[in-house]
Amino acid sequence: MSEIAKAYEPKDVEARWYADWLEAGCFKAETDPAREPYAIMIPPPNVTGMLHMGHVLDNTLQDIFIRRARLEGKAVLWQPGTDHAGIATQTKVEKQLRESEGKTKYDLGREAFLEKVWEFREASGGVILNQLQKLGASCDWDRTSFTLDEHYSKAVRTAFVKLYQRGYIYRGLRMVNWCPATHTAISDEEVNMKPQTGFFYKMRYELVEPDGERTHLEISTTRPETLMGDSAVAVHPEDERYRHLIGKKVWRPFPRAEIPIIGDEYVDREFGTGCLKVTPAHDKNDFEIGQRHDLEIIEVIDHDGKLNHLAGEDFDGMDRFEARKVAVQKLDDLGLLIEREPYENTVGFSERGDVPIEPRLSEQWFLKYPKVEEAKRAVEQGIIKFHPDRWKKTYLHWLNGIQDWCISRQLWWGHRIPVWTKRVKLTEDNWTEELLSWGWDSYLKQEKPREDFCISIVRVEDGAVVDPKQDALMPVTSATAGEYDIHICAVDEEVGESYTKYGFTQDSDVLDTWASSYLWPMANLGWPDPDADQQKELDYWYPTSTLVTGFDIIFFWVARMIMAGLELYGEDKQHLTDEEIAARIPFKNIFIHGLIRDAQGRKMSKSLGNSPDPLELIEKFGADGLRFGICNIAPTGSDILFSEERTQIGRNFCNKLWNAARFRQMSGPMADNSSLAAIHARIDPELLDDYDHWILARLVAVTQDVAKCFTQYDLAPLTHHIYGFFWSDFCDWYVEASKGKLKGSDAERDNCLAIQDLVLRQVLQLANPVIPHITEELWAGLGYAAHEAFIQNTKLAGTSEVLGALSVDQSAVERVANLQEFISQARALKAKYNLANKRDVAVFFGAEGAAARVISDNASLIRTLAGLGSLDALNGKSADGLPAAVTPLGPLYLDLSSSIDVAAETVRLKKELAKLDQLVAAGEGKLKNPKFVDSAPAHVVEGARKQLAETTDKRDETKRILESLS
RNA sequence: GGACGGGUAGCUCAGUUGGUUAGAGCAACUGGUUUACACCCAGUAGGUCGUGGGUUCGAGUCCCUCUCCGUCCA
Repeated sequence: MSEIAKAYEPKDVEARWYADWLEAGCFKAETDPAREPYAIMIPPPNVTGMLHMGHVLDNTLQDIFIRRARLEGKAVLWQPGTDHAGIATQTKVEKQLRESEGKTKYDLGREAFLEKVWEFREASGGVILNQLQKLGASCDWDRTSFTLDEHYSKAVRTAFVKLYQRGYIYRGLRMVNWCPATHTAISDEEVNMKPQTGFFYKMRYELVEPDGERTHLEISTTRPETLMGDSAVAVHPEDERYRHLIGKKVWRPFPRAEIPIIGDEYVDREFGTGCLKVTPAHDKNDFEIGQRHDLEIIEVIDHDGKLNHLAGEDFDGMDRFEARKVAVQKLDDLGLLIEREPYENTVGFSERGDVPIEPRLSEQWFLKYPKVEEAKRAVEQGIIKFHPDRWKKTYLHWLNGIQDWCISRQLWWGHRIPVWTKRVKLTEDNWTEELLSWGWDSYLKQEKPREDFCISIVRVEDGAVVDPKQDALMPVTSATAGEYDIHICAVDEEVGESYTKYGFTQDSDVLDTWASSYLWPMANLGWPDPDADQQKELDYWYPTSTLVTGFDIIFFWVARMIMAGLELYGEDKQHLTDEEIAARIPFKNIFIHGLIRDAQGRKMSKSLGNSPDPLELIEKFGADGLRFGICNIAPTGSDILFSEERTQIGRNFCNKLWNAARFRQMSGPMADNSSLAAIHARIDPELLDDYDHWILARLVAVTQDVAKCFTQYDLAPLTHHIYGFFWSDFCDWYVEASKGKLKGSDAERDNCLAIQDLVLRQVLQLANPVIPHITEELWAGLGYAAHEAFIQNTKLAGTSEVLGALSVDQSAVERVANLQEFISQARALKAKYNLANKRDVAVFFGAEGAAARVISDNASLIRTLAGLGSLDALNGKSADGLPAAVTPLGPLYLDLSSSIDVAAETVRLKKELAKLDQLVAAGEGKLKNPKFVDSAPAHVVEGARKQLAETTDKRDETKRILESLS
């Protein structure tokens, strides 16, 4: 440290070291067979996103793992990159376009619009990566990857083609979750259920043929705006009230039409009136009922949430929510509305558009999840471990109820589905022309199926796939004639494009972003077609070590990555052994952390304005301060309540560290700190006093505690251990205790400084993963960097190395505990008499024998730490009337020149005595109980005896002092 | 409705397989420039560990009941 500032100024220190690390290539990942590999793939942030507190937490934790691994001598890879974030990015650009030019994407057309998105990405992409650098993230930036990079896109297409070939991907007309705001289908996982207060409407449908007692059926619904799409009314087939009506008809009020009454067991007799209107086009369950009863599907709501002409002239073009009001009004006008009562139900909202989703029938691509059983087994068998373990339940629960994944999105920004399609009407006459022109025959004749290309033909009528072996459609007969969709599925876009001349067109949809990011671990290392170097990398780094992420994307990402790895990494195989699972999984450990909320526990959001800007926090507290702070408040639970106030601890800790180092420099000459051995060589074991032994014991303990955080993947206590040891043990006690010794002989002083250097060195290593910049600065400043320029290149000293040949005297450790109690009591006594800051107070101690020896051996230390002018043995003199305290080292008395407040002191001591009496009684009771003595383990009984003895002493002593006062 | 997590000091949280007299940080209060640090130091106060029961020599910890809060899934 060239200049010694009183307070730590992180700003230039952090910038300087980050630049040095980059320049020296500290973050470069290189395979090294001699070392154990340690790899983390960053959860790629949205390319156009901005750093928020969630990123800070997630990436700080990753950096901690990564830097610790480097210190442990592992070869380390931290892969950075960004995600193209389909809907989010496209929506942003569309909004921009609307606001700046008043245009829609359709005005521009697909190609020009995509150019705009790329421009936007160029402008804002990478910002977040720079922000991560400000945080100190030690990613190998040369490897920065983007999910729309050419190599990555190829991996995405390859995965698609392979899954398609293996029968996991299909196209079909299904009910999907439609987002009317972003005009795309979304997956089940992107729908958030929200409780809504609305109305439950009861209305009447007129029977076409009244049954005598009844002219109408009463029907309940929450969505009257869909009634124009009703194609039946359903009742439970065993419902006595209605079953005679099954097969009859009712009038749909508008557009007025006769629709059948059907019986279906789906209907809940208890719910509402027990009559259900069935709208197959706009409700998932109704759709299924419709399928069972072959009902007409009448789509009255369009892609943008507006009603169309099928709903009738009045409704054509009307928004669905407006239509609800109008429909109700109309029912009322017709005298068909019976009542409406407030009703609370849950409604699915689009995560992106934040509007109620519209169940809608549409043609989409679906993925039947592969290797679900293996994905479960991987976690059940512990081949992949969740930390904390309990998250595996969430994971397994989801896999148990898993539904096919709608992977197509009606967007332009993303990976366009690599399928070229043509619909043909095959007849006995035209099939030669239709099938041979583009080469169906030669495709069938190929000897070995190509992995990157396939063709399939699907009969439109029922979605049946033509089996090329059994039924190649050649020749087409009267039985097989009909409409067919021909899908050409190709990894290589040029190959796919070459079919356009035969009338094929590429599917206009893109893939769900998660259907690309699920390849992240493997695609970044060169899958699917690695060159020799990439193969080496894959062999070395894959499966990666740890995935660090929030619990909110266990379904979205974590589980899907696992299934993708199991299915795609390696040969096509139906079932996998445990060994094969272990080789294919993308990561071995999953570290799950909570989500950051504000101090009141609310989600951070832009609209609430409760989301602090991490860069401002870095400005204020330093990156290290923020890292330490966020790590310090991150419990293992699911929520992390963030407040700036609570983050200060990080800055304060850095400042403490800084000042301790500063004090070390001021305390005496710097000596050889170039290696652990050099420091050990400066320590003369003969000169070690009790305090030295104690701090060494604590140093070993904290080294162990910190190591345990990593082996157990429990980072919550990490900063607490470091903080407690450094601040409370080292600074508050050891350094304070050294202050006396530093004035002693040169040998004493140098020995003490060597111990301090040893402790500081170890603390810098232990804390480096959390606060890399300041530790690096001090590492250099205190002379630890003589052989290696950076901490990360030194080997972290473990519990066996940190002491070298030194051995710790455990009895000294115990003596120090007693001394500290003695000193604290002396301080407390002084404080009670408003003498806390007087340093010339006289104190007597009453102990004799061993305890007295401990006191006299450490007299100068006690005087320093308690701020005493003198500390003498009572030696039989009377201490009657003096304020006193009882300690494990006997009683101590404050020599007050002025008279004390006897009454107040008596009250205090009486209270104390009562407490001690209680404790003694409890202890005696316990030890008198033969069951306790017999069945409790020996050390517990022994401990109880010892404690009782001490408490009894203290009680007796207190009693005596109390008596002496009166 | 199901699953999971939680209820410990004013606040936010620790608390290992049950085992000495339940801890920390912040906030509060008192006093303070002592050879680093006021982003500091010394001290004080504050808890029937959500409720009720059970097991045990011994329960914050294990079992059961109830209750409240949160999250996810239906």
